[in-house]
Amino acid sequence: MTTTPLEVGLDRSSPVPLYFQLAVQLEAAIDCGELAPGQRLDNEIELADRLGVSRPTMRRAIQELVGKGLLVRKRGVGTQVVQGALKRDVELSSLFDDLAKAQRRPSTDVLVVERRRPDDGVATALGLQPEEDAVYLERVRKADDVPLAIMRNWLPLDLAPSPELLRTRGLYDLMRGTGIHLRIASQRIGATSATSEQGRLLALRKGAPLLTMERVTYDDSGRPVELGRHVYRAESYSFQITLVSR
Amino acid sequence: MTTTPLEVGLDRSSPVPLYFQLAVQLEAAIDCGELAPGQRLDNEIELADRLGVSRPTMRRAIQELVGKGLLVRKRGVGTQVVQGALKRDVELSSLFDDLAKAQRRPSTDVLVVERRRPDDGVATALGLQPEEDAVYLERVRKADDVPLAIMRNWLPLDLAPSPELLRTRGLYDLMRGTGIHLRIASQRIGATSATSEQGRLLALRKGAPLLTMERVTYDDSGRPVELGRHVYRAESYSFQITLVSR
DNA sequence: TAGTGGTCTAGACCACCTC
DNA sequence: AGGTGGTCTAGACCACTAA
Repeated sequence: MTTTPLEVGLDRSSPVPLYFQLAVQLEAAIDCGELAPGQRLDNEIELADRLGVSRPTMRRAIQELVGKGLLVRKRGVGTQVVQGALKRDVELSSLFDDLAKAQRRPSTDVLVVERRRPDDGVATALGLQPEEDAVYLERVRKADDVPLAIMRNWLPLDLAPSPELLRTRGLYDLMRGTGIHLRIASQRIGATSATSEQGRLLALRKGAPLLTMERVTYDDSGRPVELGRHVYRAESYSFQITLVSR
Repeated sequence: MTTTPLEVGLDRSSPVPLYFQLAVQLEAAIDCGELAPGQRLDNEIELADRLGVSRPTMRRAIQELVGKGLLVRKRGVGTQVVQGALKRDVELSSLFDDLAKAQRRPSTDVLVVERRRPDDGVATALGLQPEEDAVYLERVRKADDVPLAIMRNWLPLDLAPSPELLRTRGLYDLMRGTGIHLRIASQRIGATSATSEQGRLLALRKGAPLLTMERVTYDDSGRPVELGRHVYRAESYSFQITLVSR
């Protein structure tokens, strides 16, 4: 008698790793309620055997979901589905991608694209030489024509994007298109009050609450490739995060 | 000729896993600059061999630091230390712990501790029955006697903490002390303006910017054990996050 | 005591990058 | 072509939990 029937189909000729195929299908089973909150899974040896993979591969699949906060494991006890519907998290994606995914219609007003001397903080974060210039961008991102955020970015000169493309696509999307692999982002989130200038751009009164984010993004060689200093309308945006302790 | 001398000492009789001992010492080497930003590590087979562990164990140690955003790997190329000093992240800890660690002197005004009927949103998040009561807490957290945050919490009745202890210790600390193992926290971060009541408690004018956090915490069996709705003085607090893509 | 997850090993084959 | 990390296997022993 098994506690989880759980049928999965694996394609061993696919380039997609087995552990990943397993993790995706387990996650789908949780999402659709086939694995209910609080329900216990069979032990990993049983599962590995039934699904036709080795125990380490099965463990790795389970570990993916533990890392996402969807499963919980206790030694000597077993593996359970977490109680409580989980929301999806902030990912290494741009606001543009997020809006498109949420079926909103994103657009961008490009205010500034120019070569400029960065301040010390920016130069240090991007690893530039003391006298080295960078590209400065200033944009207003709208969703369904309602202004949502003011985005100010600094990039190394060799990564300057085309102003025309910036109007219709997100910065991350453009960078990926030029062969840059974004890997790590370090973000700091805070709050502030709108200046009159910010209020004008976001159709808010001066002093309205804003959510702020400063972010440095690194590519897969660990090189800093972008610094962003953005402010968001507080009533229209928030950040979702899940923390899992080891 | 090795690119990284890297001396590490392993204790195979310790209950601390080998991969963890390795990860800690690697991280220390990065922190103290023995492994410089941008520097390439030896390949993992060489490293495993030199340090006297198997390749999977060595991989796992490296993977720990990749997950923390301290190392970056590229297939066919190698493993590098990330450029740019990384800051430490939000963890599964309370504001009280954070302040104590930062050498500030935390204290707490306990305003409310009572049994109360939660609204639907709270009841759902905590997995309570429709007519079930919960414990409601309202506190003001101060650092060096300056008010920093208003904290409102809901807990299941059986987890009610002692009002006396709340004054001198953090909620998470107290919960851990009663044998609860906090595992997962799901947080949403936003911004708002201070109401006159919030302004009074935080020594701010009405309309001042506040950082908001709503958080649900789960224990190691996946049970929701706490819901917090907190507001922070914007000028005194921010959240640090690191994202790593697979 | 029986069952669970946690760790570790030794080896294999593959995909990707650089030269 | 050679070197790198990515994946997968089959097995072993241990620590923790619950009955």
